[in-house]
Amino acid sequence: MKFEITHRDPGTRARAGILHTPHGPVETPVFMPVGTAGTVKGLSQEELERLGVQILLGNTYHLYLRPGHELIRDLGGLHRFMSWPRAILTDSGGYQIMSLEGLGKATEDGYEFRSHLDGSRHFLTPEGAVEIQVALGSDIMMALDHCVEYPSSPQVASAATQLTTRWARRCRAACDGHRESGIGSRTLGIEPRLPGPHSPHPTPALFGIVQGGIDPDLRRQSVDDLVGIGFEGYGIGGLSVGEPKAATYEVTESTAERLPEDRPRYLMGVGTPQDLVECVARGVDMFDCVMPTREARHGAIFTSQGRLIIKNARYARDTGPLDPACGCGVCARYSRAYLRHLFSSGELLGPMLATRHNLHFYLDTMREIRDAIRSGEYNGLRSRKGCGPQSSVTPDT
RNA sequence: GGACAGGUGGCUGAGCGGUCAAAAGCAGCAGACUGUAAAUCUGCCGGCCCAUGUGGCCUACGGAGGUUCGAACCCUCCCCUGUCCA
Repeated sequence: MKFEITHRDPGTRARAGILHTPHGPVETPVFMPVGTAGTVKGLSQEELERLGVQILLGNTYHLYLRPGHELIRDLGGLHRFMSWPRAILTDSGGYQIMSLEGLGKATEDGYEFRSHLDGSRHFLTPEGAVEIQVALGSDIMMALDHCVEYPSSPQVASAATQLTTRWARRCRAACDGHRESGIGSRTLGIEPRLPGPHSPHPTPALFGIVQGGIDPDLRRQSVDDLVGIGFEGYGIGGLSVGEPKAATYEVTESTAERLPEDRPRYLMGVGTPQDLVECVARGVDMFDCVMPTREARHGAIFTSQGRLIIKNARYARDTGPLDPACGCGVCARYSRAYLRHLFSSGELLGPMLATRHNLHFYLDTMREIRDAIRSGEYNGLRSRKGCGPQSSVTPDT
């Protein structure tokens, strides 16, 4: 997988480029909508395409449990299964070790857990995580990691980080093993078998994930270990899990700085629109976050003037669009009053329209970010976006 | 006209002598959400006041009286609603 850096902002560490995946190019910096279970909740694939989404995120843990990676493999891979022609990055399930705490635990050999669906017992090894992602037909696979909670004691953070490194090594080996045996033909069973270096189905990339909590030394060690193993790109994990914002930015900056210049850097699970702007300035190329989609379902709307909660009584008679400065189809057609009504009534269309708008807002922000880098004026964009837009400020009618 | 049943906070609906400004749900109001166990979760929800609290005062369980130290809960009359019989 080739990563081409086309522009560097002179005033910051921001860079713009193109990530060439088996399912098309991805312009970076990029925001990847989260489609955990093979769907971005509330949006159809045609809407995602129309919004200009170039790469989606899927989840190993969820798709393994339901409908099962083997079923997806047998039906031609996740792209075909969900009818998504563009790129897919799959998360490894490492995050679930933390977020489903109580349902499972990490051991040296992998993640031992009970399904949140039916309580059945499962065991996810690093090799298993790769195998599942290969079966899914992922374009970018993530190594199984152990996300460090915040706060964590130095001992716990260190142990989780070192385990992440050992697992990363095993993922690398498993991935290389698959690669040698002709991954493309195995993944897309319906396609002709043409193994070898010039397979029409280029092998997926594997990203390692940096951990280390907010300890600079641990982070540094994690980066060095992973870079030593060698990955096509690097995830920066374990951030925005409750630590102070300043720590998020500091760790992002120092981690990104130490990662190889020519490989994509993916800040996992982050963040607010402001986080995107600030972390691109620190050298991040890729993001994903549930925020635009989850907040949309809960009635929070991102706008150029701040975040607004559309359910509030003040919008009951507001005939204006969600965001006067937005060019999305929702803003072109529907009023705040109507959206508020949809949410008040529990109508399905409310979350759907809100999701479309929020995702448009995020993707538009990324477009502005890329443009600013290309024109070498990133700090200008930064001060325009400045601090505050995502605070609790509510725009007036 | 008679016989039952019943009238509780915006709605539904518990409570049937004190610990009741009154369960619970809904509605309403506000908030949270960062690699999605999330169309979820949290707080407030009679009024006024000191705004510190297992705080004070007022108004409240159809209406008016009464019994009682004390009543949404017991008694009397009245009003209203539902079902059934004439």
